[in-house]
Amino acid sequence: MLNFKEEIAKLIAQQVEGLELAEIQEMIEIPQDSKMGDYAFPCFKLAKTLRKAPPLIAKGIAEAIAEAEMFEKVEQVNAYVNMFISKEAFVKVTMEEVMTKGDDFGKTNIGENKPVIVEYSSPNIAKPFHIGHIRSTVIGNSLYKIYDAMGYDVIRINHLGDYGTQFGKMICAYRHWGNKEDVINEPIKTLLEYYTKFHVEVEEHPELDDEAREIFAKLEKGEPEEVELWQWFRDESLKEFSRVYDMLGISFDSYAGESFYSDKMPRFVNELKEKGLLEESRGAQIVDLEPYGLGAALITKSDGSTLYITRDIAAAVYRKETYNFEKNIYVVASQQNLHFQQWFKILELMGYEWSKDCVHIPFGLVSLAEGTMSTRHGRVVFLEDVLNKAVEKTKEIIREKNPDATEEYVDEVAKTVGIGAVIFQELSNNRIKDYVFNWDKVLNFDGETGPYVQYTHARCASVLRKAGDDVVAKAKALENIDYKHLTSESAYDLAKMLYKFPAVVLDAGEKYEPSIVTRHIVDMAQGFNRFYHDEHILTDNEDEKVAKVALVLAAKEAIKNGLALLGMGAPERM
RNA sequence: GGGCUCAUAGCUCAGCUGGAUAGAGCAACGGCCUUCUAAGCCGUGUGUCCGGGGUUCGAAUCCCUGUGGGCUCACCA
Repeated sequence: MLNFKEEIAKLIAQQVEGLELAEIQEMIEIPQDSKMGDYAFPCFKLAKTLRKAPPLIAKGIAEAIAEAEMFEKVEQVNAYVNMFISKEAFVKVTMEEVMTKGDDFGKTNIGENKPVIVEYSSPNIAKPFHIGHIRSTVIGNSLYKIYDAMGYDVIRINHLGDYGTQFGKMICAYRHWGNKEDVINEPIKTLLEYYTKFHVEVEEHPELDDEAREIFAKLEKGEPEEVELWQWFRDESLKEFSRVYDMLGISFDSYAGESFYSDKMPRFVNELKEKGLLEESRGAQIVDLEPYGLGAALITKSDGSTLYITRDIAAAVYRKETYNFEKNIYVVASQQNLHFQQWFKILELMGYEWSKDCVHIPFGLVSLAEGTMSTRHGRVVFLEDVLNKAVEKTKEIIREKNPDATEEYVDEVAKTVGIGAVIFQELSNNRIKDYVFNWDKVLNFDGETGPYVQYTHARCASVLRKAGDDVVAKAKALENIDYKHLTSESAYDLAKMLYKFPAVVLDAGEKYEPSIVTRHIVDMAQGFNRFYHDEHILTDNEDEKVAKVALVLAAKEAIKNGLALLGMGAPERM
């Protein structure tokens, strides 16, 4: 696609001495108010080197480039050169790009199929999947889609929390008070009950702790009975998680969690020792990171067992050796900032130069109005409940608006829209922000929401159905389109937003920030709705109709592709 | 106490690699469905961009400092 900014930079470069093309391109900006042009070039900085007043410089540049074909108008306002692109040319470039790329509009190939790992979701087995888990799950999934769209070969890893002393406790509890049927019927709930019961009972019977430790030791040694139980708990939990993942439309390439690395750690404990990084402190083995202001990192406990940083080191090396990643991305809460800093620092000290390719993508905390979420205190909102309620509410709305709809239709659309609403909400703010979960807010479908955007998409689809196959086919082929029909303010504004979409995707990828895409989809939807409202699309004038339908097609495509990057569907009707 | 992080309209937030009058949505009020889906569109109002310094032609944006909230700082993950 023709890069207007670059073209403008080339023109200006001919007028200004001593500035690199890239520098000029950096300086070119898009005015907040489109009345001041599509692009603007501020000349303040040139005053020093050219020893001329900025407005004079701007005037000189404006006059020199005004005749270029791409411009409709170039004017100097104070120290700015304000440039108005020829609308027809701009719309043409944009439309051709969208139509030829189709579903690939927004994609690039800067990744050149290089492998990138995204680790996300990573829930603890046998614990409920609550609203707090949605963040890593949905942000990670979107980053996967975005990196995929950038041409990387993405490997999705769900690093399950499926190991540790907690499983000794779980097996212990099951043996004392467990019931097989209950576990099969409601695995998470039941296992959680065992787990909490264990903690209550251990107050009275401290010997349970020893028993649990012993069981975990057996599990580590691979005793068949313990391994079998652990495997069973893991399988049942995973089945339940899968239900939520299916609802969200999320899948993974690997579920290699903590247990997967349980036998891979001695190598690294030895390696740390050999490299002289390990020292003893208070009976434990640590890496002293005080010189880097990172405190002490505990590698093994005083009883000799390992901790999660050790497993994480093993996992990182394993991934490098297995996938030879270009980038290794961890979507994990900001609470673990220190842990990641320590861990990456240790990798660096071990001499792994690729430690710089490991990135922690933190996100803020979700809490409830009553306080921080706490499973033990019953302060918890289950993700599945949120998704189900959103779907239910959507069904009500659909039935109300569309009384004749079949149940099958209502179910299908409600799923796409209801779950989409939750995902969209989650991805609309900067991921670093903390937030308080609020039912009214997740279930609000007005304004900057998922349903609003999906509704806009359905609206596009509706116009296209009414337009008829003939007109749509012509529009799609861009046959003899007269772009002058797309130069009105609302049409042009919409085209500008579509043009920007691919750059937005790259920006979101570079910043690991899906909300950048979310925001832009809202902009595109608003742009379309204004256009839809301001202009009659299906007019009697055939040429005008085809041109406008082409713009509708393009908007629909861009919105659909954008939603896909968030992991959302785009319904044809709603 | 140290480290990290956040602070912008009544509320939720964009904008933050410095640029021209600081923007959306929600809530409130008013308008628009015999023309393509009103989950929509249009209009009305609000700002000590947390305070104080500094750098700069220019600061919500960069630097320093203070205040307030969140997270975190050795045997959980």
